[in-house]
Amino acid sequence: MSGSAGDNGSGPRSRPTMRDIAAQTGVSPMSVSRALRGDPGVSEATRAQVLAAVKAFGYQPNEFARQLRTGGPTHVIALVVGHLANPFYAQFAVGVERVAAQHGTRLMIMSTNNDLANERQVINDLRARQVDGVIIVPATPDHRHLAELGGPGSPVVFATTPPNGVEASSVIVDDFGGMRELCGRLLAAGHRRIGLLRLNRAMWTGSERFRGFAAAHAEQGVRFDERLITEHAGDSHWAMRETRRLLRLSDPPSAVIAANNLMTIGALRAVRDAGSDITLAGFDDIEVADLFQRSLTLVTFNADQLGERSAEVLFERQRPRTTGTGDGERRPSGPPVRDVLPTKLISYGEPLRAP
Amino acid sequence: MSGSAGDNGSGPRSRPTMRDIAAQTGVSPMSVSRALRGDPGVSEATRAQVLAAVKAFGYQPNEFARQLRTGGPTHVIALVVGHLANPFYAQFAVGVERVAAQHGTRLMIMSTNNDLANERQVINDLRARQVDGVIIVPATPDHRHLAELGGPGSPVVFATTPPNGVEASSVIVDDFGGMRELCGRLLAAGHRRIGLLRLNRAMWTGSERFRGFAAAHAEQGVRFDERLITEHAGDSHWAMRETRRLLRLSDPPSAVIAANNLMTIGALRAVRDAGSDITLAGFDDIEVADLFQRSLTLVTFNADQLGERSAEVLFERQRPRTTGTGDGERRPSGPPVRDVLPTKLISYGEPLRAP
DNA sequence: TTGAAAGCGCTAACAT
DNA sequence: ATGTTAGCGCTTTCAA
Repeated sequence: MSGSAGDNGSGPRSRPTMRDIAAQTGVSPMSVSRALRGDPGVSEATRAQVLAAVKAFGYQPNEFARQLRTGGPTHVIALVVGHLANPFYAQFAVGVERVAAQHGTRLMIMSTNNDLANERQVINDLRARQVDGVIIVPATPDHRHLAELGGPGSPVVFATTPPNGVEASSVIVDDFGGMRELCGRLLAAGHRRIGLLRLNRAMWTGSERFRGFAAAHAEQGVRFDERLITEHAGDSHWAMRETRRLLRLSDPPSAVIAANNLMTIGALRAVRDAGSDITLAGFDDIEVADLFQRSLTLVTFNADQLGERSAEVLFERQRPRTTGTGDGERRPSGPPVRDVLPTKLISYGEPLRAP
Repeated sequence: MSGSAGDNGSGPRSRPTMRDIAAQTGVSPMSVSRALRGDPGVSEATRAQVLAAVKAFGYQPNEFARQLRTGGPTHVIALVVGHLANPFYAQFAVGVERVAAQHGTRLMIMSTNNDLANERQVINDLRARQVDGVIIVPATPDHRHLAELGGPGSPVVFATTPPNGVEASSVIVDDFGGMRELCGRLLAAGHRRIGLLRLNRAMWTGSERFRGFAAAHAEQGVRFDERLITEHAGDSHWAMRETRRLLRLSDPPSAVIAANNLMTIGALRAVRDAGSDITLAGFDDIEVADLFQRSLTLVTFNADQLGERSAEVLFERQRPRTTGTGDGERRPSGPPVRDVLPTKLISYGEPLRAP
C-alpha cells in the first residue's frame, strides 16, 4: 500500500544486486545477467522467474559496474556552457539533445558560470566520468587546459569558438560576415556614426564581430570613431550603462550595435529610458523581438541547428573504445572538422532607417 | 608541440590506469591511490614521483571504479525538466546548480520533451547511474512510474507539482493564490468578461490556477462565461490561435489571462496582430516583459529561488548510502517536505486598466 | 541451458 | 611508508 516494491517490512537496505535476484530465484548471478540483457542463452522459464524477481525487488542494474567490466561507451555526452539562463545556450542545448537522442545517448549539461577555474574542474570531472564526448562553448580564449580532452574515446567539439592551442573540431557562426552585413546596411542607410558595444577582444566572437564592423566601414570608406566603441564581457547591465553614456555624448551615434543578445537587451532598456529614437541593432536572435516596443535589426543564426551540427560532428568522430590493452587502434578520424554556419539579417518592426 | 602529453609516439592505447602509473613509478598501485587522494600514508618523495607520472600520462582516475569500490555518493544530482528552451526551466536550473555547487555536487540536466515514455526512460537511466538524487518537474499528472525513485540514497523532490500517488517532498508555487489575486484585481478594475487560456485540468498547475480564477469570481459574485475558457497543454501557437478566436467573438472578453509564460507570448502576438486594446495578463514572469510594446500584468515568482529551495530540500534529505549489507539504516528523514513559494503581481508598462 | 572463475579499476583492511 | 589480499557489481570466458 504505502511504498512501492522491494521494501518489504523492516529496515531498508542498500540497493539490491544481481546476487539478491539470483538468490531469490535460485539461479546463478550469471543467469540473471543473461536474462536481463536478453541473451539467448537462458530458458524462457528462468528468464520469466528472473524478471519477476527483478520487478519485485525494484532492481536496477548498476550501469557503472557494467560499464567498468565491458569497457564500452557510457552513452553520455556532455555539453559545457557558460550560463544556463542565456537563452542562446538553452536553444543550443535543444539541438544537441535531439541529435544525442538519435544516437541513444544522454546529454549532461554543465555550466561553468564563465569561470576558468570552474571550467577546469568541470572538464576534469567529465573525464573522470568517462563521458563519450564533450561539446564545449568555451568561456575563455585560451584552451590549453582542454587539451586533455579529445583523447581516444572522448572527442571534443568546440562550438561558437574554434580551438586555440589544441587540435579539435569546431562548429562556429559566421561572426565576421554577419556583423559586416549588418554594419554595411547601416552605413548604406546613411549612418555615419555607429556605436558598438563589443565583446572582449580576447574572445573569438569578440574579435571576429569587430573585424566585421571594421571591414564594413573600410568598404564604404567611412572612418569609425573609436570613442563610440566600448568593450566588455557582455552583460546587459553594463550594456545599459554604456548605451546611456553613448546617448549623452555631445556628438552621439545615430545607431548602436550590441554584439550579443544580452547586450542588446541592455541597450534597449537604455534607449527606452532615454526616450531616444536612435537606431538599434544587435548580434544573436531574440525569440520575442517581434513583441518589443522598439524596432530592432538582428544578425540571427539558428542556435538549434548549431547544436545539432555540433553533436553530429561529435558523433562522427566517436570510435568505440578498445577494451583491453589493444594497441593497434586508429585515431578518432581524419583532420578536425571546422564548420561555419551562415547568419541572416532580420528586422523586427520597421526595417533599418536612415539617421 | 602538436598534441598534449601522454600520447608519446605511435599508437594511442586505451586510457591509462593506476597500474600504468604504478609500473612507471616503480611503486604499488596502492601507493598511487594514496598519493592521488592525499592520503597521509605516503612519503613526499613517492607522492611527487606519482604526480609527475600522472601528469605525464594525462592520467585521470576512473570515478566509476572508485565509486563502485567505496559505495560512496556519486556527487551528481539530476534535474529532469520538460523542455530546456522554456526560460522558466533554465532559470530554475540556475538556482538548482548554485545549491548543488555549494554541496560539491554536479548537476545533470535531462529533458523529457514532456513525453511520458521519455520520462520513464530518463528516470530508469538515472537510477542505473546512481545519482544521489533527482529533482523533477513532472511532465504528467500521474507519478506512479516515479515510485522507484526515492529509495534509500536517492531522494526525489517534485518541483511545481506535488507528488501524486508517491510519497516525496515537493516545492511548489502558490498557483491558486497567485491566480486568485490576479483575477481579483481584474474584476475589481471592472472587468466582467475575462478570457482564460488555461492549462490541462489534469495538471496540478492547470487545476490550481483555474481554482484561483474561479475563486476570485466567486468572491466578487461574478459568474464567468465558460465559452471564454479554453484548455491546452500550453504552447504559444495554440494560445495565439485561441486568443484570436476570443477576440473575434461577438461578445468578446475585455481581458485575457494566459496560464503560463509561453501562452502569454502567444496571446501577445494575437493581440498585436489584431490591433486589439484588450487587457492582457499572465502567469509566470517574463524576463524582458518591460520591453514589450503592450502592457502586461504577470503573476511572478522567483524561478531561481524555486530551484534553490528544491535543491536544499533534496540535500536535506540525503543520507550517505551504506556500503555493505548494512541493515540498521534509517529512512532518509522525517515526513516529506512540502514548501510553497509565494507569488507577486507585477505590472509591466501601465497598471491594470478598467475595460 | 547453466555455472564457476577471473577481472574491469579502484580502495578498505590488514599485513609488513 | 609501502605492499598484499580481497571485493565493489557486473560480464567475459571457459567448462559442465
